[in-house]
Amino acid sequence: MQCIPKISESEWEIMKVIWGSNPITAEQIVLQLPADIEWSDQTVRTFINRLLKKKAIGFEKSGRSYHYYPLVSEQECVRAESQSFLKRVFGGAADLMVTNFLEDGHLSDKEIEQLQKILMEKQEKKDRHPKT
Amino acid sequence: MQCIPKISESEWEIMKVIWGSNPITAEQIVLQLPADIEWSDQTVRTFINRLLKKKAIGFEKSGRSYHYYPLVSEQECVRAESQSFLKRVFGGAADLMVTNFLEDGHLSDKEIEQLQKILMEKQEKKDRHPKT
DNA sequence: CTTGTTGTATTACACTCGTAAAAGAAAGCG
DNA sequence: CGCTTTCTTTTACGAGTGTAATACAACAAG
Repeated sequence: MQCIPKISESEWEIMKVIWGSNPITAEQIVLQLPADIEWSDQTVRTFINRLLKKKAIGFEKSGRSYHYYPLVSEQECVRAESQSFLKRVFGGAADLMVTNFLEDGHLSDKEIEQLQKILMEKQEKKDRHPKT
Repeated sequence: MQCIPKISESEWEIMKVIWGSNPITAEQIVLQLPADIEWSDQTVRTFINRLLKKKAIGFEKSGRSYHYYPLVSEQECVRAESQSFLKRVFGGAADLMVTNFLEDGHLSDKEIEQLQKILMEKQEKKDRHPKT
């Protein structure tokens, strides 16, 4: 749980696959990348190596090939990225950010309902622990 | 409204100042940067030049110095960054993202109420235009 | 054991970023 | 008109990225 390494856009794609199922071989990573990504094998291996160097993933030898697994959790990384994004784009104001997403029409009606439910819960929790 | 140039972390700081008040001189930009940023003048000028090259800002000469102004709106840039972030970190699922922010405790009670209000409005709008 | 195959590791190369120093231009000071 | 100050433009340089090609190692097939 040391400090989270900075993961680049392309590296995220690799990490998502590894988080999705691990330990996993390089070959499988290549196979499981989304179809719209068209990287050569070598490119993928390069990213894997960079992730190793950054200690974002680890591996165990198993015969001729390696099995990779994450050293940082998706949670942690998502959080770190979110923080960075929030700071850069919205000066750190989470509500601004959420508002923007709501208003910018990114969300379907269903999603909105879902969110409303979550908000309700939060509100209830608050009502049960009024803090002031 | 051509395609939005990719604006780096540091460049965002500059853009935020320029969006905040423009046209503006390089000197003023330096002055108006948040206090916790400590870049040399030259560094700031470099960023300004890169933004010029990317056509993110323009300028008009005024005597000895230039007055800079944005060529892309904050709206556009925020949207582009948000899309990119969303895609990278949440695979494009906006609701996941918002949920994450809600649950990760980034928001104060007040902010939550605010959001709830916005959601209500959206809901109402939906009820008035049921689409299926 | 020589050869191919299949994995990993090393090297490459152009571009962006963070961070400036250096050089050139214009304008006021004497 | 030279010199200093103040802007802008050019150049620098190491680290990180996207995108691979190439080299090296280990094992399977003859």
